[in-house]
Amino acid sequence: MARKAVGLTQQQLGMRLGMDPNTASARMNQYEKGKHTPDYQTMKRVAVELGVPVAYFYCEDDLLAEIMCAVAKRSKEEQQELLASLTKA
Amino acid sequence: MARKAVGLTQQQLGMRLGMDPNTASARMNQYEKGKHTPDYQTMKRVAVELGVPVAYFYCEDDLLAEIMCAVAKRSKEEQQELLASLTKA
DNA sequence: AAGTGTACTAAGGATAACTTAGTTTTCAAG
DNA sequence: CTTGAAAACTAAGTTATCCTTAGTACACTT
Repeated sequence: MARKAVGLTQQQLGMRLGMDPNTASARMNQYEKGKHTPDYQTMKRVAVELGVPVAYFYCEDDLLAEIMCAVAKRSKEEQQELLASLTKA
Repeated sequence: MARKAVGLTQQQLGMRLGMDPNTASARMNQYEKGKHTPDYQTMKRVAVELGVPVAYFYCEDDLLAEIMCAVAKRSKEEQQELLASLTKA
């Protein structure tokens, strides 16, 4: 979903991460289909490329993932306020 | 730091994750020292054992990590409301 | 100084990822 | 509908990484 939102093919995304064009397609597909797991450095580059916090990919449920994306877009000040309101009540 | 806060040795934590007692010490040490990286299933069990969402370990900055912990403790209904308020304005 | 518990490490066997070489699916144009 | 090309996807072998073994090093108490 995050990849398509940016309008990239699996191969294109892989190439932007620095993968060999010959292997980018297979590798990215294996990741998306859950056949294999990328290492953390690769995951971080994916996050940067797609404009989401890397933790997005490790969220258990979609709701928490969406919230995190929304929170990450806010300023540090707004995040501080949010944290305060969450820990208070 | 998180492990010691709970008062567990490397071996004890590993055993609580379901590791063989004979290998728990070496494996956990390799993870903590950064020699090797645990797979995602193991990481999830660590999260459960330490009482944080697994994405917590993948947060780039501490503020986002804290917010996520606080959000994860709220009900699904409250999370829905939060997401709505974040995506609205 | 010795004993005990904890932390840590090298090396080889076990396991999972990466590369290769494709096939299958999707979808727009004719 | 059929074709063609782009995109998605996959099996199998090679390569890279982790897990296990076996043990050493460190910290702390007696």
